[in-house]
Amino acid sequence: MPKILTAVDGSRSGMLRIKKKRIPQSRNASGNGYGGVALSERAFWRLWAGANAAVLLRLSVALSAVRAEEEEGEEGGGPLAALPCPALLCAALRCPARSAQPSPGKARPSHPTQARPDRSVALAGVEIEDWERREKECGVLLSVFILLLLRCACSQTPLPPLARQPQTPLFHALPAPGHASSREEDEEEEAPYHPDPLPPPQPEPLRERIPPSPAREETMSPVERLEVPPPVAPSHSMSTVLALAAQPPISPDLKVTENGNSGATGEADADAEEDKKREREHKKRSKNWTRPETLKLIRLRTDLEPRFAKSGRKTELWDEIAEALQRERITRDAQQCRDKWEKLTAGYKEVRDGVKDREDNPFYDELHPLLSGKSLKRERERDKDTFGSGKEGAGRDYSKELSRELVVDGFTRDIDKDGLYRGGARGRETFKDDDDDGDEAEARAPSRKKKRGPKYITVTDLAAVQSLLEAVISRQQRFFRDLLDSMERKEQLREQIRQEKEDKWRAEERAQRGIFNNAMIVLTQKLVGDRVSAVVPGVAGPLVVGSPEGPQGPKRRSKNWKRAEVLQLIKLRGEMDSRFVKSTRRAALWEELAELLAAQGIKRDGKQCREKWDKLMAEYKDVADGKRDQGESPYFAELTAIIGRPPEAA
DNA sequence: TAGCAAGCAATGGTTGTGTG
DNA sequence: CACACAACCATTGCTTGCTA
Repeated sequence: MPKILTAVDGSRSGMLRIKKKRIPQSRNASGNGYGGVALSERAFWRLWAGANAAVLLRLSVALSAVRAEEEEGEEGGGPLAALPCPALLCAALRCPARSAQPSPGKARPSHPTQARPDRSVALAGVEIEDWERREKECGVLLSVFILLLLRCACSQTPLPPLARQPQTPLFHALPAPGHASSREEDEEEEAPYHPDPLPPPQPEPLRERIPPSPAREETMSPVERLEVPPPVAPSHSMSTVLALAAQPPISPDLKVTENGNSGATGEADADAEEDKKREREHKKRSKNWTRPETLKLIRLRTDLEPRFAKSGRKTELWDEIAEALQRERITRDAQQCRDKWEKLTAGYKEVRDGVKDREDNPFYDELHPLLSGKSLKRERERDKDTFGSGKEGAGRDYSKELSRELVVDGFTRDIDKDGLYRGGARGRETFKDDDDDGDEAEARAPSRKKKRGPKYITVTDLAAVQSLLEAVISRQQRFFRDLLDSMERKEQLREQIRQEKEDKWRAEERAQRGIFNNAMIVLTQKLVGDRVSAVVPGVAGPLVVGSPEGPQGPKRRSKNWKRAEVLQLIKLRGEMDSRFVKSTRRAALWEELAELLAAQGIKRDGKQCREKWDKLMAEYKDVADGKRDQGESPYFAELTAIIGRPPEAA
């Protein structure tokens, strides 16, 4: 077998280790930017914190519209019927102009099944750093309640394109979870943005109700649970709205075609083929981990930490993590997950040990809770301490519990004047309002004189609900403004410290360089002066000093390789090939080769030799693959002579 | 001045070694 | 034996600077 073919077969140390080219991937696409983010729990909290008055405004408009509609007597049926119709609410959220002057019968779809059932909401162009921390600090039931409303509303009608409201590009539609092209928080697979006006509602069959997959259930966040409520017959009552939210999510394993039919046959085949393709491609180097992928890995690894802490084999655990990622359409095997985790921990340690700045590690905050040695349990307990006892412990688990309680038991709500959840009775389709006068100043009172049992009122006064919402939202906005301000201050402080360090370092470097240059000048003057004076007494020789940058100055790029140099490199590399094949530590061999070149007056270091060789091999491979003409590789003949005969009919 | 090549940084993969 | 860790290697995309 010719050497080249052996090498092509994948010998690690072969001369020509020809691999298939991986699909180029921009580094920017690997996690640095956030194009659009599906409304995950985190994104929701961000929305909430974003001081987005637009949301409140539109919610208010929606409520007003409902009230106006009710006053017109077109929607009779008692107080429950006066709750915001999901469709109308959505319309209001979507298009203020239309909803501000509701046209009865137009703002609401004629039939709910005519609306596309599942569209998740996405936030466009928002930075969501630090949100995992902040989300833990927000365990406000009312927020979940409003989310519930929004999600229900959004499940009934398609969400608007951005172009309709360019001034507030808050929402845009994404394919629902479970859709083939949907992957939460994965900017690479973000649904394309369509600036077209809203399409007319198309008749669409109801989605099949599928019981949730237990495995999926475990990994879903509360918001995900709420994300795809299946459509049911229209109802404006809160009980129905909550029942909607209580529906189990569509299993991600079920492929739903665009027209709503189960695509178990066609898409499953396509998926199987896709999996096979992925399997084949997995032979190649995987794509870089994107930020969402990495975050999921961290989350899964953190969740399994108690089991990792136990002694015993970890392979199964990594398999579990890989499987969990697979369920989220992230194709990484256990080994890749482990490797990535090792890299992450290494990066974390670098920051911890001061080798790198915290800013250099984009996952430091995510890794810190686990790797700092604090168990998640402790942190949760701390969170509970921070926010109070019981269910007021903020964070994901709290939200999960909360939403589960909500969706399982019907609407349960008891919100105190701080907008905090205080528990409440279950199974009642009522709101509770502690003060009928709705005095906001009093509502802001930080404490209550006594704890009262839950009281309930029926929802007849939407204005009260509206004012309550406004109060809570403004409170949260203040909270988050303060939080962001304090974070900004910290950031400025860090930057200041960093700048001071850098200035100090530069000053030291300048001083050292000056000392070195002075020493060099003195030495050179002495040497040259002595020699010149010995040869031509009285004539001062040229003062030869180093470059102004000194030996530690910026390294100048070396000259391009001359043909003779390249030929010599090829020759020597060919002579050493057997040693390169045997060795796995080739740096020393490259250095040795560099020394041999140096002996012939070719000044290149080992790394330069290796890089040049890599280039030559790449060229050679292109010629071998037929991508380049043989004439484009000026060293093809020489390489062929050294490393083997060229592949026939390559 | 355009094109090309060197250099760099980042990432994933592989291998060797130490440890429990 | 499995795992953790470190070092090395391969590859890619991008920037910079040289060369024709």
